[in-house]
Order: sequence, then structure tokens, then C-alpha cells
Amino acid sequence: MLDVKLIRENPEKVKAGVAKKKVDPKLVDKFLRLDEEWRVKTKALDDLAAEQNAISREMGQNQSQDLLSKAQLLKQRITDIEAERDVLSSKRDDILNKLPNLPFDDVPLGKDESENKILREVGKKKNFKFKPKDYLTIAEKLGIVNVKKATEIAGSRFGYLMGDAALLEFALVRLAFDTLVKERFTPVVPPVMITPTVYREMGRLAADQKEDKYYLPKDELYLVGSAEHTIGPLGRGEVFEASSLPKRFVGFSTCFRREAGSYGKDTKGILRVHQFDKVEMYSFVDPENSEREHKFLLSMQEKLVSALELPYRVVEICTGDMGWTDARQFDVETWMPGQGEAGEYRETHSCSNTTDFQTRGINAKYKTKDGKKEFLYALNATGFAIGRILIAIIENYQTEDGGVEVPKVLRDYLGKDKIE
RNA sequence: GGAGGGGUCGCAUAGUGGCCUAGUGCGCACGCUUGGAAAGCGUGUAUACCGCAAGGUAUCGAGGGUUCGAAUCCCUCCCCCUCCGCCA
Repeated sequence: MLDVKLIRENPEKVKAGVAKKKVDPKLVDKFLRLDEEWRVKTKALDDLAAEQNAISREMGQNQSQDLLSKAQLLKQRITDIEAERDVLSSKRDDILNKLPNLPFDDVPLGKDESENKILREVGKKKNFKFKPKDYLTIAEKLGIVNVKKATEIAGSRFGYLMGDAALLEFALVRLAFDTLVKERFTPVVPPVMITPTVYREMGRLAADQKEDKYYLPKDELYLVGSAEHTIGPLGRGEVFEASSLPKRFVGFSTCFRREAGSYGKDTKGILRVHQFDKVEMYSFVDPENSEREHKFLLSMQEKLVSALELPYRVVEICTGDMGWTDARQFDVETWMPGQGEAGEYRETHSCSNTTDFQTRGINAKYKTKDGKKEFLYALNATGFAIGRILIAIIENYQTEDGGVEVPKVLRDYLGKDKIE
């Protein structure tokens, strides 16, 4: 959530920021009005409570009828005003929940993904001597992806990874973990369910985000959309020593997404599915180092994609296309030669600086040099999203005979050079 | 899932309706003392909100209730421990 003090002290800045993210800036004015009323009520209530405490204390000594009736009257007033305050309080919180994190000033302005800024293209696209096929055609023929059966068993947007595709998943996970553990990321396998309370604290239950989550009403738990959602809360209520920063985690989890609002989009295959596995990075840093850490996480992503020798490009996401919790976001888009007419870059990774938007919610702090406790900054980044990186591998490494070469770096993990 | 026991300040503990404005010990910080240290002594030691400030309010696992007043009584839930059941 946003800092209430910032909204009060610098409403114009907040309005400008949320507007860049296509959120109605009038919400800010609405918040300020409610906040002001809330503050007045709170003050009145505190004063009455002080009075009540004084009378109660006195009654400990002297139980006069006079005092008692005074106290009873006071109690009624407090109950009434409390009810009013609670209404204001929840209205105020609702609006706060509708305000996204503010983009940094130098994030490219734009309304949607068409205005994202391509920062660089890396790697050489292979020159195929034949027309490259799309991954699904290849994978189904090899029998390593089965979407038809999955649809029968679980519905649309599910898939089986079989045989070497299943093995490839674990090879990719090992590659990512081995690479990142060397960089002192702490490996973690987190829960894939999360309480509404913590999910909200992580800034992931804003009204329009809710629709994309699976919810288990009987247990009042959500299924996570990313390991990020349950790794971040490792810092919940903690105060880290400045010397222990950055704190880096690399997690593996299954991710669940309802993909509501993407009807008709990428309906075939395993590019966009309800369930996939992902390796995820998460960092806690002090504010001064967040931009540096952001670049570092991005460099880790590039290292991983480069290790697979896949061509990719790095994109800075414009304000209108950014994630809810993000102040700056980069995506890595990997080349997929079998997509579209002549190949396409498709998003395989994203990398976000969420500043203190999440840490304020989960109350994750660090101790500064002069002993003060301040909110940490948090960042998250994809390691490998298995389905999508699998697609990139299959399409880039396909051979004319319908097989798939195994990227060199995965051969030892997989124990073979080629899938056929 | 069933039965019982528990959750209090960083840690450990006291606290069965008003003297709790949560005590004590340990730890920690600062000061005194010392050549230096230890011990000793003294002072301090949470978070959030409201307020320019003085100060006030809230928080004893969470939420509700009873009461003029709740750490304390009642209800619901969560978590931990012991035993039973089930299970990878």
C-alpha cells in the first residue's frame, strides 16, 4: 500500500503517479476527504476514551451513582461515534487498496504494451534452413506435451509435460538454483496457499486482481500466482540488520492463475495456462540500493537466458502496462521462431522494483546505521517460468527431422543431447 | 478429526474485574564508578495512530461480547504443546 503520509503531504504527486497507471486520480481527493473526517472522529473518540478512563479510575475508589450515570452516558456516545469512525475507516481503506504503487519519474510514459521501450536485443537468431514449426506441433509429435488429455481431465488451459519435457523442467530448475545459489540467494520452496490477510498486505488483492486468483472458500485460502507471494512474507514483521542486506531468495513453486480477462488470448497449448511451475527471485534491500539490485536481478535473468543460448530482448515497461505493485518493471522477452508468421519475442520474464509498497503491508523493516527502523524495499524477478522457457527451447532448438536439440548447459542435467 | 494443556514487553516469567498507567529477572543502550574491564549502582528500553507540542488513544494470539471499567469473565477463530485417530 501507499504511504498515507505521502498522500497527505504530496497529493499532486500521488495523483500524477496513479494517473500514469490509468487509475482515476479523483480517488486521491476522495481518500483525503475521508481521511480528514476519519482523523476528526478519531481525535474525538480518543478524547472521550481519555475521559472514560479517568472516570473508571475514579470509580475504583468511589462508586457513586452520579459517576455511574455519567459513565453510562459517555459509553453510549463512544459506541455511536465508534460506529461512525469504523464506517469511515473501512471506506478509507477501500480507496487505499485501489491506489497502485507510483512509477518512478523516469519510467517511460505510455498507455499500453505498444509503448514499452525496447532497451536492447541480445543473441543471434538462428537461421533455419527450413520453416520453423511452432512448439506445440513439435511437442505433440514427440509426445512430450499433452494438452488434449489435460483438457479432458482438468479443463482448458492445462497441460501435461511428459517424458523429456518433464525432465527438462527439473533440469531448468537445477540450472537456475545452481546459478543463483552461487550468488548467495537462499533457496526456498514456499507454501502455495496464502491467507487473504497476507495476500492483501502483499498488495495482491486489489479489486481487479482478485479475479485472477483461485480461492478455497472452505479453508479461506488463496492459491498463489507466484512464489513471490509467499516468499515476500518471510520478511513479515521482521527487522533486519542493515549489514544483512541484500537478502536474496530463490524459490520454486507452482503458480495458479485463473487468466480471467484473457478469454480468446493464447488459447492453444501451454503458453498461457492455469497452472505452471516457476523459479522466482526475491530481494530485500535498503532504499538506496534498490535500483542497483534491480539491475542485478535483471542481469541474473539475462545470465540464465544466455546460458540457454536463446536470443532475447530487454524491455522497459511503460507506466500504463506496469504491474500494480511496481515502481519500475523490466521484461525479458525471448525469441520464439515458431510464433506468428516469422517468429516473435514473447514475455518469459519480468523484473520489478516494488519499493516499499509491499514491505509497508507486511511490516518488513531494517535497522539503519543510526538505529532507526525503516521499511525495506523489495524486488521480485522471474528465474525461469517453465512452460514459456520450454516453448522457447523447443522452437529455437528444433531440427528439420522434428527433434529438439538439448541446450548445451542442460545436457548433463538431462543426460542426452537431443530429444527425438 | 477427537480429548486435554497453553499463547503476556527482545527472551523468560508474575498477574482470576479497578492499587496493571502490565511487575520482576535476563538481555540491550547510556551514564556513574575504573588505568581498562567485570561486578555494582542509576537511567532508559515496543508498535501504530491523533497532536506544533505537552500529551492522549489503541494493542497482553485475532475478532466479537458482557461491564462505568477486561490481560483477567463469555463466544468464535488461529497458532503451539501432549495423547489418540488418519496419512506422504
